[in-house]
Order: sequence, then structure tokens, then C-alpha cells
Amino acid sequence: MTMAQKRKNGVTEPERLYGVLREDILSMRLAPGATLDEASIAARFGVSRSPAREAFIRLHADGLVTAEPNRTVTVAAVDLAGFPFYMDALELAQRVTARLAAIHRDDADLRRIWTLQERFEKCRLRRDAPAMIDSNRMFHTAIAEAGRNPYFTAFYARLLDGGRRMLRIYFRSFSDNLPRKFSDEHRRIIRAVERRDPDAAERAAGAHARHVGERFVGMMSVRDAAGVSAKVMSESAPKKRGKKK
Amino acid sequence: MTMAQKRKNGVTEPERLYGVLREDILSMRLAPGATLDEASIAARFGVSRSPAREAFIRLHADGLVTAEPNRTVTVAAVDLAGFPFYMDALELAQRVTARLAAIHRDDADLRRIWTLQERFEKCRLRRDAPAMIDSNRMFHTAIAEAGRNPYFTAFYARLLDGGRRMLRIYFRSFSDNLPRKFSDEHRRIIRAVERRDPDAAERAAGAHARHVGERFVGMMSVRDAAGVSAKVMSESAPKKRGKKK
DNA sequence: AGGATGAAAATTGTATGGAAGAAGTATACA
DNA sequence: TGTATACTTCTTCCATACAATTTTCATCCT
Repeated sequence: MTMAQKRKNGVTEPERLYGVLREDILSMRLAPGATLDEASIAARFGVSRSPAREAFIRLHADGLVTAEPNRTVTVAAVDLAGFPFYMDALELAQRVTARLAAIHRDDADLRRIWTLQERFEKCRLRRDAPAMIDSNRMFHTAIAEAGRNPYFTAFYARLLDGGRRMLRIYFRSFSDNLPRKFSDEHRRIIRAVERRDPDAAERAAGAHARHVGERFVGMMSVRDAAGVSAKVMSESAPKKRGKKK
Repeated sequence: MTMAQKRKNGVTEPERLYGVLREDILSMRLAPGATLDEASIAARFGVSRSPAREAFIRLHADGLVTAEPNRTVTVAAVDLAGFPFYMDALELAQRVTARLAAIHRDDADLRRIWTLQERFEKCRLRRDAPAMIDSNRMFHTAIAEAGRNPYFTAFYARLLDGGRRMLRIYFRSFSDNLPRKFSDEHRRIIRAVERRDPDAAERAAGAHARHVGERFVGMMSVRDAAGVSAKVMSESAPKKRGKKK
């Protein structure tokens, strides 16, 4: 134990790196397109390249990074072109999980859902965008789990994670004007689940998904010129062939 | 090039191992519960443990093997307890992809779908169960792809792969009496897609999924006593404490 | 016997070196 | 000046060595 604390308190290194890198990517601390080379990441975490490699493989399986044979791994781009497809999938997943939750939920599920909704509401009032995104995801995940079908839950969870980066763009732009509407819609879903009304739950969940999508599209069309385009331009700008380092 | 042909003709070792092991698992050549230790697999493919490890990680991401920290990897069990959930998910995925296919398909999609249906039909007439399973999967995948939504396509593909092992149990039991009904139902779906009738396509796809599920359940209840139970019994039977080989 | 104990064997986790491949740089040439 | 080519450098891929952990199995105690 002279140089490095090698003790593994239960969790292995690849697991650790995977978790941290995953959060870094989903929270946009690591920008889309950023390169992740084995050596740097290994150095950053104080381990060798093997654990870093394993973490990359897992990230690739999640679709969070590109990984071609002899090429350096890069953070996957946020696929705005596929946004309409994404919203279709999200709406359907949200509808079916809410419907199943209304059928299968028990009292423990309901308490959990209410608690998470309250947490979301607190984050909204604090205007804490990152916390909102996280509690929003947990809220919806709880509903999906109350529906009891692991296949739908996994599908939905995957979509929610995939959407975290888009939502971050959204909330970042509107962090001063966060919609109370979302909380109202959340409550409408919960009440339908509470009184075991599958049709109402499905309707409320579908409407919620569509409203989120519309909000996002509205934000994009308003802010695009000033926000995203400026960023892209600044990235492609460096014409001057500066010295290497 | 004296000892080992190290040339990589485009594909890396982990990729190769992953593909072969995946097929071995899905085709049940590797039985559920079988242990996969790094050294043996590496030896089998003539490589070191590193590529084997990578393959295992990818298989784990697909849910095809269990993988706990310091434990040997084993082939994941076929989850019969979750079958009703699986069928719910499969029915919905099949309905939505068929509906989208009826809306978005072009002529190339349609040709491809008909070709794959003909291949399925040939396999059925030959009573070639493995080939049937494979061509059936390709047929349904083609319909999903004609629907153009990559999120649904991925979800559906994952379900179909997950079901391959259950279908194998099914077709193995009934390989002498393969249902022509499935081909008829396939054709009904295709015709609805062909005439761009989303409602009919969804109905036909949903009915098909339900019929497959019913057939499977019927098979289980009829054959269980003779088939599966006998197998389970034979496995738990060895009372005699024979020498370890 | 039955169960605890502890060393040996087997297996996974991590580090590191060398080889193959990709990218970038400089030089030669038109 | 522009382009092709060789060389240099960087990065990934795979093999191997070692460390940590689990499993096995023989032994001892009750």
C-alpha cells in the first residue's frame, strides 16, 4: 500500500470509469465530438489503459460514443435530425408505461412517484436545471417500473437517457423561464395512475410527451441562430495554422 | 507470417469472437447456464484473453450473459417466467413497426420483404427449423426497417433476438408439424403494407404476434411434462456421486 | 460424521510492452 | 504553388505478466 490504494471496495475500475464517463457525456460536460483516448482517460483516473478500454466498450454499447476499429473514440453527436423519430418513440413508450402503471401499480409505487414529483417540483422552483433533468427522469422511470414490464421499462429508460442531452440544451436555453405546465401534466398522470384509469393515464402521458416535444421544437427555431450556430461556427473557425502544442 | 496470420482483414478479434459467441448462445449451441471462462474461449479462438474479455463485455451489454465482478461469466437463462411480458412487448413493437411500414415503405422495401417471405416459406416447406427462425427474424426486421424509425427498429430487433431462444424451444418441439398459418399471416401483413393501409397492417401484425404467443403457450402446456420436465429431471437426477472424471 | 480452517489451484482484474495501423509532417518534384 | 511520397509520431490492438479474488480441497477439531 505504499504507492497506490489498490483496494477495491466492491466495485471494479471499469465500472467506476464507465459511470463517471457516462455522466460526463449525458450531462454534456464532455461535448459531442470530444475525443476520448485510452491513455488520457487512464491517466485521469489513475489506472492503466485496460480499464479505460473496457469502459469505452460499454459506452459504445450504450451508443454514447462512436468506436471504429483503429480509431480514437469520440463522444457521439446529439442527433437532432432524428428528433421527430425520437419523439414518436418517446410518446409511445410514455403512453404504454403510464397505461400499465395505472393497471399494475401498488401503494408503494404511488408513494414513490409522488415523492419524486415533489422533488421535481422543488428543483423547478429553484430553477436548478441539471437537478430538474435528473428528477424528471427518475419520476418517469418510477412510473415505468410501476407498470412491471421490464422490456418496456428498459426501452423507456434508454430513450430517457438518450434524451438527456437534448433536454439539457433545452433547459439551458430556458433556465430563466421554466414551464410550470410540466408539473401540472405530471400531476395529471399521477392522478390517473392513482385512480387506476388506464385510458386517462395514457392520454395524459401522451399529451405530456407531445408538449415537451413541441416546446423543444419551439426553442430550437427561436434560439438556433444565436445559440447552436454560433457554437458550430466558433468550432470550425480556427483557420490560423498555429504552432502545434 | 511464419507462425500466426495476424492480418486483420478489416474486422478485429473481439468483433469476431462476439459474433460467433452470440450466434452460439442464440442458437442454443451454448446452453443457458454454461460457463464461459476467459482462458478457454481465448484458447478456442487462438487469441489471448484480452479479446475474449471484450467479447464478454459486449455480450453482457446485450443481456446474453451474466457478469458479476470476480465471477466467471455464464450464459443467461431463458426467462420463461417473463414470457407474458415479453409477448406484450413483442405485440406492441410488431404493431407499431407494421403500421409505420405501411406509411413509409417504398418499392425497394416491398421487394425485399416479399423476397424474405419467400425464403421463409421455402424453409418452412423444407422443415428446416433453424433456417426458419433466421428467415422469420429477417422478414420482421425488414418490415421494421421499412417503418424508418430507428428507435422502434432497435427495440424490435432486440426483442426478436431475445425471443430466438424461446422460438428454438418451440420449433424444436414441433419441427414435424410446422404451422402454415404463420405464412398466411405474414402475407396478410405484407398485403396491408403493400396497399399502404396502416390500420390493417397493425391489426394483422398484432394478430400474428398473439397467435405466435398462443402457439408457444399451447406447446408448453402440452409438451411440458414429457419434454422440459424430463430434461430438468435428468439434470437434477445424478444422485450417484460419481468421480469427477 | 459434520463443520470450520487454511493452504493450493483456478480465475478474474490490472498493468505494461511491442506490433499494426492511422494521422500528421516534411521533403522532393512538377 | 500544388501534389505526391517517405518518414515520423501517435493511438489502438493484442499478448503477456503479475496481483487480487474466488473456489477447491485436504485437514483438523468437536
